[in-house]
Amino acid sequence: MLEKPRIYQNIEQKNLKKLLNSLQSNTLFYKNNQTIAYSIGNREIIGIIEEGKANLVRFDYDGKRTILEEMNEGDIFSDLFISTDNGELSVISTTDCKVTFIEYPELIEEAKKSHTALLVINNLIQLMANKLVKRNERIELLTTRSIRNKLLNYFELQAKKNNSKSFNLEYSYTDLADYLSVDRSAMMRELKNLKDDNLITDTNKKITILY
Amino acid sequence: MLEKPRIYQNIEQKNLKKLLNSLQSNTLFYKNNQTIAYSIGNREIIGIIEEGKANLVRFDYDGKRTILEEMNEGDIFSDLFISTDNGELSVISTTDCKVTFIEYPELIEEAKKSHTALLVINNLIQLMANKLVKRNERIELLTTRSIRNKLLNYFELQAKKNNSKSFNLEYSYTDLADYLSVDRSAMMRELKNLKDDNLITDTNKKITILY
DNA sequence: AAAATACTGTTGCAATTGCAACAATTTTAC
DNA sequence: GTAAAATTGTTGCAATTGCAACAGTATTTT
Repeated sequence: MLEKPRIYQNIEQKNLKKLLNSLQSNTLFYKNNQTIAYSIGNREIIGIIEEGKANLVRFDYDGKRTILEEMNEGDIFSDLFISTDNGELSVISTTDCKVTFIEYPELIEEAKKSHTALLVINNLIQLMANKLVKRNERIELLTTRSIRNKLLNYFELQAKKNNSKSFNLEYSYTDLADYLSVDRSAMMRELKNLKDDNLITDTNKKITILY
Repeated sequence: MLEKPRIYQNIEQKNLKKLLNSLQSNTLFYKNNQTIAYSIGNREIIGIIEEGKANLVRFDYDGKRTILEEMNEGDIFSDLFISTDNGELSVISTTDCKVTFIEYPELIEEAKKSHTALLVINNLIQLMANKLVKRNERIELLTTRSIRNKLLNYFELQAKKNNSKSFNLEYSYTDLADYLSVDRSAMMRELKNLKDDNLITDTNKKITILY
């Protein structure tokens, strides 16, 4: 399916360096499991994950944690496109990380004269489009009624992405329950039902759809 | 709160005309309640709502309808940022509509020489950021457990947007149930409970939070 | 202004779900 | 390599939710 677009895709290293210099970019290093702070004043800052992985996480008022997004190398995050209306959002590293911060208005300004900046902007749009698709998928899952159907939908989606009736679960069951926003034990029960009804098999994290 | 950015924001009419000419844009008219077709081959086409309103709607396999997004004048839609993995997505006009289609790769190409195109791209990014925020809000609502909490969260969010404990519901209750993805009658029951518990009042579609 | 359509408000009942609690296993950390 | 932490798997039970089926109001349509 869709190849994941990266913010520096199709850009030559030497042009990129020049661009990052003229943007006064700022690179910081984080250890695993640290909060990546990036919201300074109300400047429109974009964080770029150069190396490592991080999650976009919400903590709601009763302390419940929800992973809103998993991010890898070449991915971006920004206050520009997350709201903080309902609980607290943070970006938390899940490995050691190298993160570069740039200011979006500077990038746009730069694009007036720099071809490279325009390429980055194009990649930025692709990344945002990608995020929109993912959030759409999540919404589609969350709006299906019943745990049973959520599981079936999720499995079908993964199968389609893998071009096969079999695929390896990339989440733990605990995280999957979180992703589908259902009680874990209730989900396990439905999973068992699906197996009993011969709709799927599940040999340690490898799911196969039988229909 | 956030003023909704429009795709033609901050662009002079005469520059815009020139741009749309050089992009070979295509303008079509639709009556109310028509499907707006725009996915032609796999070209990266962006639809721009010049006049009127439309909804992004999903029909799942059991025929259930879900409104994924409501769009107004100056808003955009594109295969670029919706997936069609799970059921069928369509854009359906909810008033008479005037829609212009442009091809995204042409827009990027044009930005190499045209300042106006770059402004449009900037607006495009703002719009996408806005959509990301909205889908985020929706996800946050959908991941809250229990109808009661969904309602309270939704009301609090609306109150915050209005800077007031009172606000007018912009949805019908039928649509709100759809948006929160819960059974309408169960939602009405919880709404009644909230009123009985003196947490809110509801005088024909004007909600007031009492705490 | 009548008819048709859509929305609101309500209820009993059955099905689904969440919660709590636990043992067993696996993974991570020191 | 052992202790600690996290994940898996299971169950009874209570609470929440969805469904079906109404009647009553609004709102469109012609």
